[in-house]
Amino acid sequence: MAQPRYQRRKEDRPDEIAAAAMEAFAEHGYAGTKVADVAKRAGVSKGLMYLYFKTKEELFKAVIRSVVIPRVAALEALMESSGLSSEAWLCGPFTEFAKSLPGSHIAVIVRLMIAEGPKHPDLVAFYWDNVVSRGLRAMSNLIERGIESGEFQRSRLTEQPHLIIMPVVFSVIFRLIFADKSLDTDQLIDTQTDLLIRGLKDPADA
Amino acid sequence: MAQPRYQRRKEDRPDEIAAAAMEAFAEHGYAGTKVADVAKRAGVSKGLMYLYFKTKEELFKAVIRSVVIPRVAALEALMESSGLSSEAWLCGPFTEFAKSLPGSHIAVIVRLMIAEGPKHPDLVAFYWDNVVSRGLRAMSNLIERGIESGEFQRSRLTEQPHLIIMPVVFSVIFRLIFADKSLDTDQLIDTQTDLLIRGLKDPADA
Amino acid sequence: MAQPRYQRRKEDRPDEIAAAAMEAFAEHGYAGTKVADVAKRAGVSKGLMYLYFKTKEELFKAVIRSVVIPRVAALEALMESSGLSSEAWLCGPFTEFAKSLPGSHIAVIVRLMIAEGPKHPDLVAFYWDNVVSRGLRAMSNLIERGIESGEFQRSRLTEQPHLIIMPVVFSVIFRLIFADKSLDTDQLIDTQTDLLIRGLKDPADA
Amino acid sequence: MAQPRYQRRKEDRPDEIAAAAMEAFAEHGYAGTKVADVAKRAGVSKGLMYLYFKTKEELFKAVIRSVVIPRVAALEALMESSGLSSEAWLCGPFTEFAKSLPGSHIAVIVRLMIAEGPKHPDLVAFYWDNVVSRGLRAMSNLIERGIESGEFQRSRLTEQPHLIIMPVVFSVIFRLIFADKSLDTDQLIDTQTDLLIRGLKDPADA
DNA sequence: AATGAATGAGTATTCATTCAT
DNA sequence: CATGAATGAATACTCATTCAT
Repeated sequence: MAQPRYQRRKEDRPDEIAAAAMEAFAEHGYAGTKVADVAKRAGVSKGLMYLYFKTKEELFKAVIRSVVIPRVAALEALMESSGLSSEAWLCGPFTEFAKSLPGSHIAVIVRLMIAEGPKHPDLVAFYWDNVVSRGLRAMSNLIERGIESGEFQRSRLTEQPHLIIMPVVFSVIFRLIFADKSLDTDQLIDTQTDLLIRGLKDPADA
Repeated sequence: MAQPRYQRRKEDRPDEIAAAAMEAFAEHGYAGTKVADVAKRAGVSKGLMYLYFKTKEELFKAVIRSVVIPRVAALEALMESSGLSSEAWLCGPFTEFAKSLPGSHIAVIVRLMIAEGPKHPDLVAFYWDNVVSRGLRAMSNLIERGIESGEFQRSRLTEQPHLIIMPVVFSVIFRLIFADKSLDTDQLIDTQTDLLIRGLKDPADA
Repeated sequence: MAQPRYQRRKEDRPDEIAAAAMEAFAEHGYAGTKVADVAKRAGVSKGLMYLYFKTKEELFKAVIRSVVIPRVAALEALMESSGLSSEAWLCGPFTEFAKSLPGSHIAVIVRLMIAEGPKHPDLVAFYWDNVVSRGLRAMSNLIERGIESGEFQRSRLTEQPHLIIMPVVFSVIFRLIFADKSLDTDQLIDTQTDLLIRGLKDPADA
Repeated sequence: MAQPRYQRRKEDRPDEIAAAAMEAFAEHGYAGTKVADVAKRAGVSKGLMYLYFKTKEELFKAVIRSVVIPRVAALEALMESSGLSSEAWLCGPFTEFAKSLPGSHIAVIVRLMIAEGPKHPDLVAFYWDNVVSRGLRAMSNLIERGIESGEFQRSRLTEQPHLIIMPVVFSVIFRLIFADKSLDTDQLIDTQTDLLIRGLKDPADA
């Protein structure tokens, strides 16, 4: 008789739920998100949700991880695409990657991290270990390579990989809060990269 | 000896309550803060709170304003302290001011702005009008003065006052999330300022 | 210097407060009335109110009494205005009095009695003793006089003074609930009185 | 033996809750009734109540409607039982119906209507449309039929169907307030009906 | 006497979580 | 496995009453 409509397989459920939860958390924050709403978005009963995620908090953490991990992988993959000089890599692949972030889901993650971080230290630790620390190390390595190849000069700048990431973070935040106040984030990233490269090449403190 | 459990101090109450609320919101965010907890911190009954602040939301807004306004006034006052060249002002008074922010209450405000902004658009508007927009304009004016006096050259940089503020915002956020992971925010601000001044003086793109 | 504005004397205070309370109770019922509101209407501080009326409930009772007592006195006085036959009295002074009630404060009292009676049995007792019971007795006496004078015949009707009061109560209630749905209460009272008088004169059941 | 403290009975709950609410509202009025109390009476958790009734007010309205509607249906059904002359119908089925009201739940409804009407205009409108207006129309129709059949004469009385309903309303109110002071409501209804019929048959104004 | 700031018990409502079906 | 009815702890807000001034 009634053909069962496309029967989703169990294996997909957790991801579907996590995706729905991502949306919900993005819109309403952690406290503002209702478990029932997530379930409805995912087209699943509350009871079933609790089969996969034992608490709302666990769901939250799972969501964060599921968004973050692929991004990290992407960056990692990007690092391999070498053959380029440090400068070329910074101006090319890296800049492109950086520019893609402010509009992506990662922005939401940043918001959640800021808003809920204090209450979820393990999440912060996870984020640090898998994203920030790794990203900063990547930048450091890049600079180091540049020094070794003679492109860059060792200097104060050399110790501060944060300067490369800064405009991305700033753009993400700015857009998050002032969605309507236009800011040309791409240009910001370009300009900062230029300034940095100039400084790296020629420290210039007499 | 026993403190009278009943004291009339109409004048002081609102500020005391706001201060207690600031702490509480800082620790737990908006939704996570219990009105009862604020009252207890302020050493006051819940009822009294509602005498001065009609709702939790109003209390929240009042708190934000009370922290933000003095800071803005401080910056404004600083701008007057002229006689200095643009460069000198950037390296001196401004840098000092900037360095004071990551450790101040303003950091908490930023967190709240990010976390709760979407639900309090009027607060975001207030913040934009009174803080961000004004701050950006101040930076623009400063640069313009530098150009007029011949210190700086007009260039792409000249249009992006955000670059000056960026390290402050970054530092605030960074500390907010990764309080334990040390970041020398002072140095970051110094370096960025140096990079910028160099760029402003000599645009350097052939 | 500043002449003290018309200084109200202490003696008037309780009445002024009661009057203000009457208004408030009429508008919002017992539970819906805020003590603070009554105080404001009376132009008096809450503290002072509590000097005269120890609780909200006591205030309520005082109000009821203060409205009811004068009405009762009025009816009583009316009864004296004799010289008239029973029929003449019913059609004249009584009808007039009855017609005045649906628009008077007594209507509000009825509402309060119905709404709050169950929670204030002593008030109900007071109302019964001073208003209803007395009113019914007055009607009974009137009929009895009519019988003695030969105007009326003893019958079933003779035992039911309620029939005389009925249209008044009905009108009060009707107006209370359906203020907008017009009902000619005067005519209702007239017609009922006519029917009754006819019945009293000529019982007419074979 | 121990009743499971957790039982799924989706079908029955709303009615059970409404019944419990009816009792509670009857005893304490709207404001005086605690949602928690209703839940306890219904043997249900507060949360479940809110699953079926979104607010206390909605519960209130639902209760009113649930009591009123069946009564109206009963009256309507009664009107069909024709074959009887108008007089016979008034003295028979109608009188019987009327006598049943003062002891029924409808009495409580009247109380609530009077007490809470001002704050729930839509409820008053509902009550007017479904009960009062319809009831009055039924009485008018009945009289009209009597005129057409020659039983009754057109007169002032003919325009005032309220006179038929009056003793019912009066009885309800009287019992509501003075539960203990005996009033033979049946007799009151009988007498008034007799008076009316006499008047309808023979207007008698010379 | 007079004020109104201060108290705190009381109440409607929400929502993460459980569990009978 | 799946469901969603059922639970109850948690929380913002109100208001009669008190009492320092």
